[in-house]
Amino acid sequence: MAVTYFSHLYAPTLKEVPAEAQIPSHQLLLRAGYVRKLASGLYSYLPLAVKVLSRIEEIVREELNQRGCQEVLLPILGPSELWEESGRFGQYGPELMKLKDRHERTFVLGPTHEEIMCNLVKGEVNSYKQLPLNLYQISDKFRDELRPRFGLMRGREFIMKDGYSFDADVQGMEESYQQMFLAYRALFETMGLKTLPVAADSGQIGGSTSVEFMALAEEGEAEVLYCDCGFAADVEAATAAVTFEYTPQHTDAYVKVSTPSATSISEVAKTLSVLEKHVVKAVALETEQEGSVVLFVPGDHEVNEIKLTARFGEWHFMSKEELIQAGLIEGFIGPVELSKAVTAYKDVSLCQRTYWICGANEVDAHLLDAKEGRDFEPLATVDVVAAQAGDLCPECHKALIAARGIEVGQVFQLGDKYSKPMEATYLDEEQKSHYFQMGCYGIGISRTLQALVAESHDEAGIIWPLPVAPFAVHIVLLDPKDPDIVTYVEELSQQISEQGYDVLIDDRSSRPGPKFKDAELLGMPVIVSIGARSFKEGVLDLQLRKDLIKEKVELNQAFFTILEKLQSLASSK
RNA sequence: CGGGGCGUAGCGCAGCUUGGUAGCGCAUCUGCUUUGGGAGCAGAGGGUCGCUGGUUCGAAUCCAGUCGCCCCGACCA
Repeated sequence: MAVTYFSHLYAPTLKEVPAEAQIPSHQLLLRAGYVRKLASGLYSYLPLAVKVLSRIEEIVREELNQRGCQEVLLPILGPSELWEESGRFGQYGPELMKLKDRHERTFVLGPTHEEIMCNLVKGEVNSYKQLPLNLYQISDKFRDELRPRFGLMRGREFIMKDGYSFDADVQGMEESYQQMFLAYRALFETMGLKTLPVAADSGQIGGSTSVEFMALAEEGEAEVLYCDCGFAADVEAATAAVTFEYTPQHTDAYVKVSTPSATSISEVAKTLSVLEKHVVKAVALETEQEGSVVLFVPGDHEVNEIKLTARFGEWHFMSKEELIQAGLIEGFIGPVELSKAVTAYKDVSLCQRTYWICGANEVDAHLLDAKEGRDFEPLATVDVVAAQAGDLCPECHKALIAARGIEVGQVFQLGDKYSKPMEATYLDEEQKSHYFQMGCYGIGISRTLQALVAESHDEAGIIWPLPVAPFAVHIVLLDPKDPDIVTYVEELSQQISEQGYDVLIDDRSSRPGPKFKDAELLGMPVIVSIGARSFKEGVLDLQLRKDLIKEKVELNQAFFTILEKLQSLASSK
């Protein structure tokens, strides 16, 4: 381990917040001299950031290697034919960074490497005896994002660890997947990053089962719902259960009531003196797969557009003209005597409800307590509702809690989604040919860097967890021209570094104020300050970055005390 | 791509409405003082006001176009 002098470190700190950054983690990385922007979504990593990145990477490598994964390094540039084979050239579309070589051949800057990895393995791995195989790499990825954002959070070029497992059968794939799930949980914990694994939508990468690892942070882009019982899901994927108890007032027959010009749920609820959630809302869509569709959802919920696309393909909300054409009356759509031109569904969250307050399919009228099965045919169910905090957990029926998160990793079961189109096969014992069952596993390394800051900072600056800190100890040397103090500090630093910790000595000639501020901004876990005054008294000041409480320590005890602090930081997570 | 905002010294900003010698704070450089929480005084350097065109005697300022950056939305590690 090494001792570094601040005067030789390229870490330009900023007193003021740069206008380009909005969220705390981004502002701090800029201010503390970790990163600089080149262009939208493109960032340079300065020495401090490189140190953190390599610590993150080492933790990832260690965990994966220990579980039998092998590191490779694939070209970033790949011939476009590979993506055409997999079908993603068109699918990924404008997000793929494309370029031409001098022969006018089209190349792709890899957004992920399923194709290249498949190509690498196919033909070389021919036998079940060579399976399972799990390969990963850490390299730059490129995505021409619609809107790059928040510094490293969503860049157009970013560092990702991407891993791929190849198995003979589904069971093998599930085992590999499980291993990676456990590895991810362990490695984020080792870094000191709190993550929540949540059920996820599998998105562009495709495949069936998928879990995202969310670093919980206020500034996170993703919304997560979780429950004490262990259930957790990305809002995009979350299913809400029954949302409330409803006691009908009219059990013999429904009652038609006048609701003049009450076309919105809030107006209906007000007119009828019921709660919004008691009203059943109708959503009318034109869909690619099933034509005109009416969906019934609880009045206080919206439909989840991602779920709609997954279920119905392309779709849009019906226009006024389309509503009329379909025989629907805007604002008063209900299940009783519903137009035959549409297919009706109820959301899963309405399954437990037999009596509905709903539109009457005539102008200015609603129905109280229309009964499913009596007043209208039982409806098929779909899962289209956008789950909210307070909805009931689908597993234990307690109220779900909302949180925001940063997606730092995701694991997928791909099955043969890539091996099939790319014809990557092996032979089994009976000489029969099968497609590889694949899994894929990503970690946004550069995003993780920022997520760590998002999770761990205060007004003064970053607070690095020890395992990823660029330096374990930051020594604020207040009188760098005093030879006795310098000698002492050098010896102390040497001793600490021999114990396996990196030390940063602020030997710059500036006044104390800026040095203290910078130490707080940069965020090393242990801060030591020493100057002529304290040296004369035979003490130095020792503080932990996380609480900044200063403690005087005898010079001859300093080494042991610092070591103790470091060890306690290492063991307490 | 739709909606909103912004481009003036390395950084943060004012000036623009109502056209007339380009400014402030921080940073930088020099000197003296100061030296345990973003120092004081004195002095200095640094700008084709994003770019192109137009209007005008005259444009940072008005008009048009264009490029870049940021925020909200659609997509994702």
